[in-house]
Amino acid sequence: MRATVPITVADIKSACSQCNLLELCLPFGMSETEINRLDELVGARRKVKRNQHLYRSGEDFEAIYAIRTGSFKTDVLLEDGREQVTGFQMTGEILGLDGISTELHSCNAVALEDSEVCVIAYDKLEELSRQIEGLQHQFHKVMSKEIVRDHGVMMLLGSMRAEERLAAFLLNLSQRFTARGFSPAEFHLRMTRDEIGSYLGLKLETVSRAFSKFQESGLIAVQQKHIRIADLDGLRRLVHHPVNSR
Amino acid sequence: MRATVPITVADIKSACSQCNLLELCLPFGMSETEINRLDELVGARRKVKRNQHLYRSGEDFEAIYAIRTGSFKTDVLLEDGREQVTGFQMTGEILGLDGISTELHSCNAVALEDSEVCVIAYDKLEELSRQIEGLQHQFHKVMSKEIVRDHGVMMLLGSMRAEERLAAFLLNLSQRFTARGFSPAEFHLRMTRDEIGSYLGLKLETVSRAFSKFQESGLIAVQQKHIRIADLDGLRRLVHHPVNSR
DNA sequence: GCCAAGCGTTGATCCAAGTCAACCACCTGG
DNA sequence: CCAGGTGGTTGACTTGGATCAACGCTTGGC
Repeated sequence: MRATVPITVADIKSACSQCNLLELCLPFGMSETEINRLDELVGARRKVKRNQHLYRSGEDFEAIYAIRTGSFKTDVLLEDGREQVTGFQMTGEILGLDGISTELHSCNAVALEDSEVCVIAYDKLEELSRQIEGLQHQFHKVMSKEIVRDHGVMMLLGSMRAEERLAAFLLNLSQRFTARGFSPAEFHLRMTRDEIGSYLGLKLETVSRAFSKFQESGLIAVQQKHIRIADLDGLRRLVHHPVNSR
Repeated sequence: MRATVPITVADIKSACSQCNLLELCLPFGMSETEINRLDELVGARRKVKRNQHLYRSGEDFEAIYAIRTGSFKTDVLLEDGREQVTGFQMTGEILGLDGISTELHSCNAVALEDSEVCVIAYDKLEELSRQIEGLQHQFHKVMSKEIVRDHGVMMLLGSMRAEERLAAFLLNLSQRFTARGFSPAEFHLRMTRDEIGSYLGLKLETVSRAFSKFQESGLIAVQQKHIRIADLDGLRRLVHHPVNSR
């Protein structure tokens, strides 16, 4: 179970203390002195080209990854080929937490565009977080946040209708782009309709139709992967007070 | 946001070292000396009656809970009243991990029968797991396992058809009962059809019909909440090689 | 021990989303 | 710069599961 494509492991020392993603990433909430000690943790960066795997289901787990640039999807495959996208990750977010439980990765992580991650050796992370209280606490928060996010996705998949799901998805993206200093209202989708559909438990045609419907009703302007949200509150209303809930 | 029903906090000291759920619970994989130190961690037990809340969404997070006897469901509510059950938990499993990220609980935990939990103060847990490597490692595994489980549920909700979902659900229960020394083939459901439906993203009528269909085809025998699995492999085939997958 | 409420089953009908199909609009690489 | 391929849109039709409805069975609270 090795990646079929050779992967560049850059030998550049990354420094959390120098990173502008600080407040989105693992070091969030830590003191300056604590963060300085983090620099010993992040070994190397690794570049992953579009459509390449960062890791695959079944591979040995050794490290978690913080996204420095670019974005990823994670997915789980069934024997018969069905794919379930379990998440889309952007800069500052952590990949690989699934691997801790069995020491094998349990999902695939694929770059949606040319990307770069910081490699955080897991044994070192455990060691250091026994020494640095702030790191321990923050790491636990990151894991817990992932659990809460997952529960939100279950809500989406289990209890919402197609248009509510897509509206919730767009609002979530908007909020995350905002946190990264980008426009809340205008962004570029990194994933295909098929991938959005898989994530939302819908077929790509249904996603496409929902986009068109939102456009007709003046909520958004879509042009391929470019999205402009014209009526944020309108989308919010769709999620919270759907026209006709199940 | 307080529980409306008074809750008994038993003053009995629990001892992990004496507990027969050891290998299913937080202490799994720890050395004897490590486990002895755990006893200082588990403060008290708490009894929760059927249909009572262990905690509610929005309440302050202070502790996680290990189930000693009984079982629970966790759920998330939407403003308009829609409920999504996010999991069913049984003995040895840990509740409350959702609260770490914001220091507020983000879901509700409700007892499905009269139950008892061990209360694990979270600040103490962090402190002790900085000292006991085995505890730290095991706690991380528990969180990671929850993330992996959640991804499995996403697969279920996003990519499987009604009967596959129910078959997967029964197999999962069977496996967990087995791990607890009960029969893999015969057990009592603690939850209603409506709760199963919510968990699986189906209506209760659909759950009921699927049960009847499984019975007709000789896979199981159902009588209300009592389930006997007659053909485990048949159920497995349903999940892995569905007659007609999406 | 009885009875009402909650839970479960089954049938008839409906509809949201899936499926199938045709076509369009971009990139992308030669 | 053009050709082929991938990704996206739209329409027609189908269908799995939801909805609505009626009824039967436990069960637990008095």
